[in-house]
Amino acid sequence: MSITITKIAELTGVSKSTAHRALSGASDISETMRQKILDCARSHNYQPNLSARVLVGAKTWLLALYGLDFGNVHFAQFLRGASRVADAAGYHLLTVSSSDKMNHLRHLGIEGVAAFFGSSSEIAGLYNLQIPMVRLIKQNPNGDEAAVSSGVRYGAALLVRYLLEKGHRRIGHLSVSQPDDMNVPEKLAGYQNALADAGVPYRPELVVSVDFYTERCGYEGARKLLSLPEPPTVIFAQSDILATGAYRAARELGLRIPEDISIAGYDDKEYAALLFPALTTVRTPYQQLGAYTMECLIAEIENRPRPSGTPLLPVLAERSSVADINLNPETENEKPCIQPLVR
Amino acid sequence: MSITITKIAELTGVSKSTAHRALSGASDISETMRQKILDCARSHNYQPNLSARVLVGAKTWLLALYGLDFGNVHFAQFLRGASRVADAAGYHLLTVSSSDKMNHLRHLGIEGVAAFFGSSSEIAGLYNLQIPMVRLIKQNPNGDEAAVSSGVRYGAALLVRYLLEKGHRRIGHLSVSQPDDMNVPEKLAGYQNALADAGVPYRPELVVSVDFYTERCGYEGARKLLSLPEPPTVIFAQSDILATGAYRAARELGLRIPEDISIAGYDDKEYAALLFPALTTVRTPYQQLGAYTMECLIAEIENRPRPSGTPLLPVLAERSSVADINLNPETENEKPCIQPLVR
DNA sequence: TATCGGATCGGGAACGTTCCCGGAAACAAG
DNA sequence: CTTGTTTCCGGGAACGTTCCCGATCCGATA
Repeated sequence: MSITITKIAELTGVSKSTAHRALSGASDISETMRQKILDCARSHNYQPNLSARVLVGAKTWLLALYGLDFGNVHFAQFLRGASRVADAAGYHLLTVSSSDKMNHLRHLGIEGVAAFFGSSSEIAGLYNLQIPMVRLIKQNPNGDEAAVSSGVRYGAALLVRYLLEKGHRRIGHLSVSQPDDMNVPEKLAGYQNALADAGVPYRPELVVSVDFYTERCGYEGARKLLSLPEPPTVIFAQSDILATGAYRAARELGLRIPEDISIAGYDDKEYAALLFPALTTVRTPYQQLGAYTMECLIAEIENRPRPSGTPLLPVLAERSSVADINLNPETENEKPCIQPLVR
Repeated sequence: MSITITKIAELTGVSKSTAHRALSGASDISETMRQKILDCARSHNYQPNLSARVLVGAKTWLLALYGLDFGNVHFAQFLRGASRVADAAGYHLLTVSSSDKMNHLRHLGIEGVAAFFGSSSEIAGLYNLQIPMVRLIKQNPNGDEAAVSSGVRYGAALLVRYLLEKGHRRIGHLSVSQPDDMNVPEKLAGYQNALADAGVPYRPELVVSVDFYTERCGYEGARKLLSLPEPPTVIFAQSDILATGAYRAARELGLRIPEDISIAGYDDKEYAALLFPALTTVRTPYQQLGAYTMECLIAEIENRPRPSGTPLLPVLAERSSVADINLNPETENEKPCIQPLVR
């Protein structure tokens, strides 16, 4: 089938040991011989058999990225950044989508695994592989040195600080009751921290928790918030898809966005800028996070210390779905009118 | 490190040949011996080393899905369907994102490759691997038995037929000038075929070609179409993202959707139902296509004929962005009013 | 001239698996 | 008792690579 080192040795009239010396860049070989073997290997497009190298425990330069939700744009960005770093360091990155598959693949010589958003049980399965692993999201709050944080708490606080600067004081929060997802309490914590820092009291009735990340749930949650005796002036949804539901709820109640009710999301999905009005949200630099995660993984494999410095933090994607109610006298006047509108 | 068949043989006091007979389900072994070896293997969680199996040319049950645009929802759906079939047939499916990576990985014992939307040069690289391959999209019009069609021509014709049924006769088409993308001429062909079947003459001025699949290009193309002396009553965009640009163009011109101008897309992206009004578009059953593609690939690997029957065809996602101008007298009356509105 | 050290190369084992072939029983038929 | 057949199991090679050890040659030194 394919050309082997034995074939190269035969063609050049040497032993496979010598051929291996030439191809591996060893020093104990004459320069003329090395050139002859290298030329022969190049002309036959020789590539060492990876499986044979795995068998003798040689370096395979194989890494795996584990993540289940392909189709997620964030995953794709993460992959792009990780792939770039892996390529630059000479590694090959393959992506696998289930942990039992990883289990069957551990004999293929994969040197390390990067995980993107795995649930705790799957992460445990990966740990059993006894392979270096770095994963993105902080799963358990108690210290996990193998994790790289995506900074959701910071991102949520960033957005809420922005809302406070825009004059909002009654900030509704659309949360999700997914026990597995560590992002939920992290975002809530960011929300609470930002309020506390500004001296704004936390009101539990302004936090509504829905079941799923769907447009419908966002709609229902927003209806609840808007029917409060004292409705919020802005709704901060934990994800853009929830925010789209809030858009529909506002439209149904005859509320203009952002004049009557401001809405903000999280994720900066591709459709966030397409909505009308364009949604203000938070973008996580997943590509840079992927690059950083891969740098950590490769450093661990090669027994080097982790790169210094922290990965990039989320940034605000400021658009037109949040109103400034600070120095706008007419909005100030309209504010009491919101209540009767919502009933 | 891991448990090997030699260890199992030592533990049960037999040779590795006998152990292999028990584990491979051979017939020339006593039942008591087989049970003893099987129990030992199970208790030690034995799994044969894949690399060693590759080396001796044994079956690896390894398949690869090649596709570059992760993050594409359609790719994820395709993967889901393919993965399900592969699992059911006992295969392991890994996904790789570049053809030179595949080149390095060919020694890992991958038995077949399924390709999703590769460009022609990359597909050629995969062909050089001399591995069974089935790919989704029809790249070159002249027969390609290794391809499974995604039915874009049928899907486009389906949508245009629907528009004709709704009474539309001046159907604008928003195309894209991407020479690599075979979808573009296929959709145009579907558009033209449907017109011809209905006896509606094809008017080149109603087909506008833009440069990229972006909202901005969709906007610009729609502006061109709407500023024609005789503007279309409906715009069929080659993708949903172009349709969102058409939405903006219509809004800017003060045209109501669908009362003044109907708009339809292609792809049924996640945001299609979130737009206002919800976008009528065409959904391709990528999950079923992935399953069918994988069935073809496995059949080819196992030297069986391809599964009979054709894969599922695209379906219409009927929403509210297309008006019925047939039996609506007031719309009939309004029809001449469109022209002065657009100027 | 005998010895030594460095440079250069070949031989062979090892990794874990599969496969082929031969051997040793056990048993039936002549 | 011999011969042939079946059942069951072990020995050893092969896959392609890497690594260790030893062999050869050559020039230099004592």
